[in-house]
Amino acid sequence: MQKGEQTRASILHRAVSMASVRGFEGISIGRLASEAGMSKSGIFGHFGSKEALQLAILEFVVEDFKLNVIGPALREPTGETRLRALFANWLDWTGTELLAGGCPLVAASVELDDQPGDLRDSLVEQQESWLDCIRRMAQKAVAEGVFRDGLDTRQFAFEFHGIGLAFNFARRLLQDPKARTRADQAVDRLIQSAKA
Amino acid sequence: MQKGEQTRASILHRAVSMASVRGFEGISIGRLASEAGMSKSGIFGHFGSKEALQLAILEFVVEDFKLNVIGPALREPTGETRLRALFANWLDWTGTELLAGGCPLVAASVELDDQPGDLRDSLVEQQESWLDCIRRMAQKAVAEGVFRDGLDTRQFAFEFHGIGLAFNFARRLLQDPKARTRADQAVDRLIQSAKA
DNA sequence: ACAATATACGAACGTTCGTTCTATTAGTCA
DNA sequence: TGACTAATAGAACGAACGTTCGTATATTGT
Repeated sequence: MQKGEQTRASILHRAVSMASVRGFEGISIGRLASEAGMSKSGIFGHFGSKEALQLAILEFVVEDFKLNVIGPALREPTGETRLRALFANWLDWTGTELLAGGCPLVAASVELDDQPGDLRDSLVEQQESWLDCIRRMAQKAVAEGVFRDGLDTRQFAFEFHGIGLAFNFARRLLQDPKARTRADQAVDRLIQSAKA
Repeated sequence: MQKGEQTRASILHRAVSMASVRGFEGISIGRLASEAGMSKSGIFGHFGSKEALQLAILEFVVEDFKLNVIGPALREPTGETRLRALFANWLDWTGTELLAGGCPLVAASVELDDQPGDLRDSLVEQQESWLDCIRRMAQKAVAEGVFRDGLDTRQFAFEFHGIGLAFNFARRLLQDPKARTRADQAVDRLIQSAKA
């Protein structure tokens, strides 16, 4: 059977956009149904519960993130170049038309921080692996002698991620046209100080 | 009349905690009523609408922020000391028992970035003035010769704020015990690079 | 083409939501 | 103390929520 998976995917696509704008708690099966021109039960049947739908959304987003952010970066030369590509891909990705309301992972990070459950657990796991991905790339730069010996790469990842959060904030809430420039400048400074 | 304002304040206190945990959209008059041991209409009467309640919550939080974060910092000597106090106060404040679910302003920043209305407008205004507060303190340090001449103080504020966001993320989502150390270290680096 | 099954609908469920009324109680001021 | 008003309760509203169920319609594999 494939018709089902097809509509399931198109529902998910819509759901991701909705979650991006209204948050994970803000998606509703009823609204999703009317947007998709389907009945509530039609939507519901594809997932079995709202929580399962939310998990599917998260999984979908993470997959898209790996595909469009991490994957392309891994095809760049290691070290500084790869890290800069990772950062640029991340910021570009949050501007994708799929993510009409900005990075859902950033939004979920503050939305779910006090909501225990599978959804939160899954997000934590993903975000930890994201920080670890940054850390490993920085570690590689250390191994290659591009970054200084003894660099605290976890600290690097912490700050790297923080710049992305600041970008998201400036771009989406303040609608600051200089948000991207600011973020790039901050990363420049971070990388610079990782060298000396 | 003062009995009214008294209960209104105690309702708001509870509402702030609720918003801190569940977000601004997550507060409900019904739940607030049962927590406070009052009727829904009893709560409702104090505000007139849910949006007015949300605005009152935001106002309450901002007032508390000014009182406990900005105020004490202004009593410190200008320049680097004041900036460090501002940062420490900010991070400490987010650990207050009132703010059980972390900084509501950070949460609101990502929750409201796509929800046009008075609430968003009010938040944007507050956050812009927050960034401006940081900027002015940095500017003062420049004027005093502590920070280098020609420092981009808006950039400084962008990164300063970003470190706070990263702290919130590491602390609340990842429950990283080193979150505070990481944040302090990042600020050290920021201030250091503002000097040379 | 036929049987099997996946897919979707429509109606109804019990809750909860914000909001609006009408009373009744409690507090304040003369 | 008495008159007035503010404060709260309680019931009801229409709408939206997630979920369940029985039924009809497509789609599939043979």
